[in-house]
Amino acid sequence: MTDTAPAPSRRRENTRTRLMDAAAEMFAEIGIEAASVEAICERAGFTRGAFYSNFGSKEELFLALCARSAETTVAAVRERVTSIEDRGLDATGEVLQLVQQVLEVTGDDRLDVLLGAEIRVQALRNPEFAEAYLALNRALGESVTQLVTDIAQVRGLSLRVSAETATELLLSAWVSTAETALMTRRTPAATRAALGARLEQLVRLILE
Amino acid sequence: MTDTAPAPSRRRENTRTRLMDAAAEMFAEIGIEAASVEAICERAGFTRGAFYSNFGSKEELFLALCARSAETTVAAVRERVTSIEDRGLDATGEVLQLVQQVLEVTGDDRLDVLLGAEIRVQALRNPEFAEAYLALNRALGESVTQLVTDIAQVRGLSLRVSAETATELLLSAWVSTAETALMTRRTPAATRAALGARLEQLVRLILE
DNA sequence: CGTATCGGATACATCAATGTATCGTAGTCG
DNA sequence: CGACTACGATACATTGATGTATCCGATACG
Repeated sequence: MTDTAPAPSRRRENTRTRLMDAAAEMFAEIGIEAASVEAICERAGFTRGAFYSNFGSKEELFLALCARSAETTVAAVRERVTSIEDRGLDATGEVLQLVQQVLEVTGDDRLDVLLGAEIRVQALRNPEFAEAYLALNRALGESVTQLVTDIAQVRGLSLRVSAETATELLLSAWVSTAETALMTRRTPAATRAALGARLEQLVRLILE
Repeated sequence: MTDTAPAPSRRRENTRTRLMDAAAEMFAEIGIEAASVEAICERAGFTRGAFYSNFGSKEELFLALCARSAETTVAAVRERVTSIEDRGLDATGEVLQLVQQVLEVTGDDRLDVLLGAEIRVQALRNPEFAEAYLALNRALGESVTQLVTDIAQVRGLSLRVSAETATELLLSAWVSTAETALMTRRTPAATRAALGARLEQLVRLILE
């Protein structure tokens, strides 16, 4: 009873992906409203015929994009979690090094920050989008909470707040710092430094 | 050398204000791009003739709006600061009560949160808007920092981070919590409760 | 009380975006 | 190799938003 849809078709799947990639860029750069279907298709190398053959509307594409974004983000975090656990925490020692490691994964991507901001603002207005965003964030939060818990456990650290609270504080500080860095046109390196500093401060507050 | 502009004119000033009020609502509710000039004018009770007589473009109106928003927000914070200082901090005692007091001022306004999110996302894309947003935020930050400093001083508390860092953490947590509350369709009361809880946690981390 | 001017309304021309209906072709299967 | 079909391109009709040029009425001032 799975696969009620006829057939994904390799060709079709490819154009869907290209359209979604193009849309993600445009949404990030100029916002959903300002990104015309025409412009998205042009960037993807198609015409609107392809678009309307694959998606019913821009909104539908956006939802598909949210779902995909959620998968990839969470996957990235999980991967990082396991790779860190594999190395063994006692060896690296410093929590700060951990932060740096995490930063290497997600921190410097300008388009991700922009797209995230766009998704969030849309979610604030549209209940359907809100659901998608909250699902995305829940998954991300759980991954990070898992990471925090593991670290605390392995290193024998005790937190002054719950792992969930710590996660939310960390994520909100992260987003805020990343956005400010973008607005002040910092270089990726400077952005990472700012993120590292801010997260370090928060980590110190949360620990001990 | 002030007042090079001919004359503000009472009537004119009034329609400007009404247009800006209408625009603020629409920007908050559906975003800048989606808010047509026509729709803004209709809500304000004018036609586009009035609009183009007062503003060169939607963008220009938006900048004026940012400036006004900055003034009112900062004014509100400053007012609260002095009113708190007047009461005397030792009397009220608990920092948490302070948080509650502050919440009563700014916390529950749905439109403010939406408009803030919209302004931020625009600022991420447009350098001109970024400047306006950063100015707004700088002013707000300074006010809050002042508040934090005063409180710590009067009550003889020591912070584990700088007052500036504390301010930024508090503001980012505030925004994040308020936005999440909006997405999950919390009541104003529940939103205030969530904000209070989150800020309380942060305050505890920052103090002692 | 008349007149000049400021401020907003009206009317118009233009343009960009949308969605759909139809067509042509590349891939695929017998 | 030939035919069928899925997929994307093309063409078209419609809509809505924009900016400007012009008009009209209220307000201020002599």
